[in-house]
Amino acid sequence: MARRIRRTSGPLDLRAQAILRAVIEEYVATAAPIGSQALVDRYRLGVSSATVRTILADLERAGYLSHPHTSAGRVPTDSGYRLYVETVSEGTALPPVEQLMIRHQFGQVEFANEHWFRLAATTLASLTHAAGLATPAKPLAARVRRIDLVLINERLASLILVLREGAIKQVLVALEEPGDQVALTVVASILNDLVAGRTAAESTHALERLDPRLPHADLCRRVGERILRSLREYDASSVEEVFSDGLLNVMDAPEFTHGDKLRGVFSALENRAYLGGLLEDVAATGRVQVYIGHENAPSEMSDVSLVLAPYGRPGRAVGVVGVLGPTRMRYSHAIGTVRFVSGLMNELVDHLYA
Amino acid sequence: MARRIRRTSGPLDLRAQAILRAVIEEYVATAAPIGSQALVDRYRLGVSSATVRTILADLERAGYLSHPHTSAGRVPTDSGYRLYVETVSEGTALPPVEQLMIRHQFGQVEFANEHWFRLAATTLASLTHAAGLATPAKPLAARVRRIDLVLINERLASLILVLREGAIKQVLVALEEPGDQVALTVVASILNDLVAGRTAAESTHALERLDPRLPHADLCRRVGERILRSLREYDASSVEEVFSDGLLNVMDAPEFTHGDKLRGVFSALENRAYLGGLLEDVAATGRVQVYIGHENAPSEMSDVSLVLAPYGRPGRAVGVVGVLGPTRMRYSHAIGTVRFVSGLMNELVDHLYA
DNA sequence: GTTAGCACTCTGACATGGAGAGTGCTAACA
DNA sequence: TGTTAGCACTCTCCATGTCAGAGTGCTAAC
Repeated sequence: MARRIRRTSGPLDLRAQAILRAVIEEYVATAAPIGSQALVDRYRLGVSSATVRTILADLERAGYLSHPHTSAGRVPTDSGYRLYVETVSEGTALPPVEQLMIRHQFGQVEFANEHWFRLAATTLASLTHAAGLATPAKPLAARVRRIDLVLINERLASLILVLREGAIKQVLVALEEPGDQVALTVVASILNDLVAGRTAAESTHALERLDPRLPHADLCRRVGERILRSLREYDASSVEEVFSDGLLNVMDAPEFTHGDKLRGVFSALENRAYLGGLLEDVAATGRVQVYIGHENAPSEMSDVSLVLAPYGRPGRAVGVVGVLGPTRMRYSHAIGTVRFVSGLMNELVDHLYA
Repeated sequence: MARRIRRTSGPLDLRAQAILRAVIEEYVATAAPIGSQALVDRYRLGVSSATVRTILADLERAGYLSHPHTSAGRVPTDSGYRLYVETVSEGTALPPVEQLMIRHQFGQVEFANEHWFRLAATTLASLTHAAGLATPAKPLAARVRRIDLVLINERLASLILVLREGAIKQVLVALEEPGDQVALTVVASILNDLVAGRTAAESTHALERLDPRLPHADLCRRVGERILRSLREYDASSVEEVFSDGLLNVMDAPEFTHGDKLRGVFSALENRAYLGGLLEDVAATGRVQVYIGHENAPSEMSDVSLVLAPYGRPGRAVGVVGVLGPTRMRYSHAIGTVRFVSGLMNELVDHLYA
């Protein structure tokens, strides 16, 4: 027998790895399948196209490449990208000039969380030419720093919760009898003593034992319940909000010019359940995570990849930043960029907790 | 001469109008050009296809229809839609059952403005199978109901502005020297006296004459400036935010399956300048407005139409709700739906001002 | 003013054929 | 044993041609 049966997986020799890299980098750049000839032309491989062909066949058998049809070149599979990503897990660092520019932008923007999330998404989008994503840093169990009650009209008050991290929640509270601001201020003051610095769980007991002889005791009780409910809802939601920018960048990729795939991607982005779970995973691992094509559970997302990184304070409050782009993505660049932006967000969060 | 030269515009006779309606309704339903034969088959016109053809030719000469190519059927032009819309300017009312269902949904949702805007957009999207839009009701000149200062950490405070309509703004304020909550509460109390119930213009003078012997006078001044700046920015922005939902519905229309047009639409939606101007126009007119295809200034929007209606209190605070869809849209239905939802939003605003 | 009839035009679907790209296999080579 | 040149093969892509179908505009008759 002229040829031994080849392994179908297992470690690849260096040459095979180099060729896989070459195929991926070429494909990422051109979006067109690559043939053996093109590879020897454009890369100094030191072997002939025939040899490259046998290696390509090996890589295909091992599942790293695929073949649109008999006489087309090779295209990376998700496994191929995965192998590639493992070898560049650090990503390429951003050039210092760009780092400086971005830092500058963050310094310029209005000093408020929300602007930072937006800016993070925008920055990621423009640097990677993909869609940028960012979620607020969300504490494991929200603690109230302060509550406030403001009369809007006779029958309506605005309840404002300021959380320890500076986030605010607002809900409207209907009043059963015509209210006045003085009473509301008293109620707010009583409740502040009970809930400030505490989580929902910690305040529950205190609220239950609220002295019924206090002024406006039943209003206190009602508003207190409302506070607890808000906190519990906040704690229960895995992702509060996802800021995104540059969705149009994804549309530009040639693989998405034909509407239906794009539709899938967009509807998947609205699938908060999946995204939420993913973000929790990322937050738990503490480092850049890459989810490639079919590795994403929703079938509509099998043509896109996510590069996500957590930021914040592990165990206290974490958020996620990242990019979403076609599987044919510059992973190394994306990983480096996401890593940098998450580091930047870390610094900003440190300011809040300083 | 067997045939007189026909007018190229001017009032159409009833039969021509009926045929134009038929073409439009048929085209809206099928997205395919309509021929004379199809019209006599599907509508009881009482004349032959040949007669219809001469009328179609007239309508085309008058600019209401067009002709993709020699042997295709007719397609409405923007002018055709315009004429059609004028004849159905009241729109078709929603069936009472649906009205009831929607009212019920609005009753169910969390009692807070933001949820209402979202729900309005969602409702419009699902009822019209187009994209739903909604903006918060924005006062002409914002008045502060109450401000609040909360210490986040030694060097950072959260400034919260509660506007008269219940909307809240938050900004972070860096402290020049380590702050404490007691001082902030004093400052908040002083500033509340100065700005509560006033517009930015009205508070400016009072702030300038702030007594320098007051406790924490310079912190007062700094925070005061910050308040004014926030208010002025808020007043200057024509649209604060546009909630949208159902953009995916637009993707479903066959005219947008081929990516590039869609891209245009999406990027146009991000064109806040145009959208802002439009919303101001709508708010000023006080009734449902329709912007059809090329009537929209940005060229990317020449394939979509907007049906918008204001809500709120003219002269005090107004917002806009509406839908964005392909020019091939069920205008009558869209107008009726938008009208209904804007009425509903009016009722909700009335609650706030009650 | 309306209609039937007819010639004309254009699209869209389909088949055909050749150029180009790339493969897998084999036999020869170092 | 790995590498290479050569070759037959396959498949896509593009241009071309053909044909049916749909719809028009015109004309002559009603």
